[in-house]
Amino acid sequence: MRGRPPSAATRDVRLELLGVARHLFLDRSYREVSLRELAAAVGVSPAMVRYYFGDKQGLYVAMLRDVMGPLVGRIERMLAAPADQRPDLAGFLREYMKTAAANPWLPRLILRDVLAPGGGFRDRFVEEFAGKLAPKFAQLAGRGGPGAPLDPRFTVISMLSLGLWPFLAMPILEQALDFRPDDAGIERLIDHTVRFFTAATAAGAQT
Amino acid sequence: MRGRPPSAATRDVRLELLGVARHLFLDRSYREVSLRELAAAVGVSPAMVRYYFGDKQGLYVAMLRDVMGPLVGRIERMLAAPADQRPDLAGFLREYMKTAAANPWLPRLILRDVLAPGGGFRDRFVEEFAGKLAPKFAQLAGRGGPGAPLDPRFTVISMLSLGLWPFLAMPILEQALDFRPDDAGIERLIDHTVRFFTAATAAGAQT
DNA sequence: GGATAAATTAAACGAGCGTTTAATTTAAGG
DNA sequence: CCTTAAATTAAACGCTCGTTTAATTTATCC
Repeated sequence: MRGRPPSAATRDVRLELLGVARHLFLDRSYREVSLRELAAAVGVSPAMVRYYFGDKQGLYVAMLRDVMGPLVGRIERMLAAPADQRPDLAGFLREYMKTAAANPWLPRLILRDVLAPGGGFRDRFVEEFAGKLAPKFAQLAGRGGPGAPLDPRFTVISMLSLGLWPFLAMPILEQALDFRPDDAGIERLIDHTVRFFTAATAAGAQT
Repeated sequence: MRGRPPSAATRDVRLELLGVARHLFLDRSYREVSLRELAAAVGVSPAMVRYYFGDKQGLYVAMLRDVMGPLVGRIERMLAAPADQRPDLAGFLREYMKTAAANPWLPRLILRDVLAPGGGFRDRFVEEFAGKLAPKFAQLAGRGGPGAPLDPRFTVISMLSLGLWPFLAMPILEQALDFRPDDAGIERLIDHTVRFFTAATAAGAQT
């Protein structure tokens, strides 16, 4: 039972682990699916996770990387554009929401497992993904320094960069609604989201 | 160190446990705060939880009871009203949102700890609170049986009864926005929520 | 074909958890 | 007073988890 497998069995264990983990984590959660259970579902030993990913968190981050990496890259490029060519709030929302629509599993995982309180898990996520965007968003949302923000609602965007976007996308992507919008649907949602948050911010100004 | 305390020390350990638990659970989570830690924070032994609440879940449900109990009661009364006097979607939303605004900690706890996937915890919550409402809401949202529903969006309400309402209330109650709406603010939010969900449902109709 | 590297596993480690048991101290009641 | 009930704890139980170690088998390369 032990030892390198014969080359007859051509299977990519690393890939199988990623795939099964995604499904398990999706309908339970990162914390509630044990390494042992995942390994058993794939049919390998728990030690394979250490071999391929270092540890459990490493597996998780590797799972997000395929989608999150390119998304962060696109947002970075949008942020780097000169001010007069930089998209407005709706432009950034569009990027997030299209990613969410194309990969509905992603925001749900992030919301549940990464941004849940008390993780310490958050650190690794911020380090690799959100952390690259947060300073630039904060600068855009800042107190009107040089190259001042055009849209005060960029504070919303600043929250997006810290991981709020699953909070926006989640409710409409929930199983109960079985939501798979097309491009027109996304546009309508962006519009309503902007209005929703504008109303919330206005209504919440209490002091 | 062991034994019944002298009557000089008049403290309500049961109440202290509930209070400290609420704060700990709020900025971490039910699963991540251990009974041992909670007990240490109050300054008693972990066994006190068993003594007063049976088990950890018992403590949690007891914590929700003060607010959830009356809320469920009010909704039940609204549902029991004759059809022509029964509130519409906005009327039910108002009840939920006012409760959420008055007790912002509640929806966050429910969302994180009770409705999180894979709980088994859900059962105890549904049994005591949501379960009383779900059948009646489902009937109202149903396929137009006798006493047919006036508003097709009652399907949204039906989801509320199953615990979706924290999903509505959470984003606007999140720390980041520091939201404490007054009555007028609540009315505006209800309006926008209805429109938001109408848009989502319309956009999501794909088949 | 012998040495080295890759892929895999069984088994144990150590810590933390919720819970249970039994002992213990004080208060209350007759 | 003496008995019984209430409130509390120390200590142990049994379980699960993520991780680590060391052994093992096969492939690859000179």
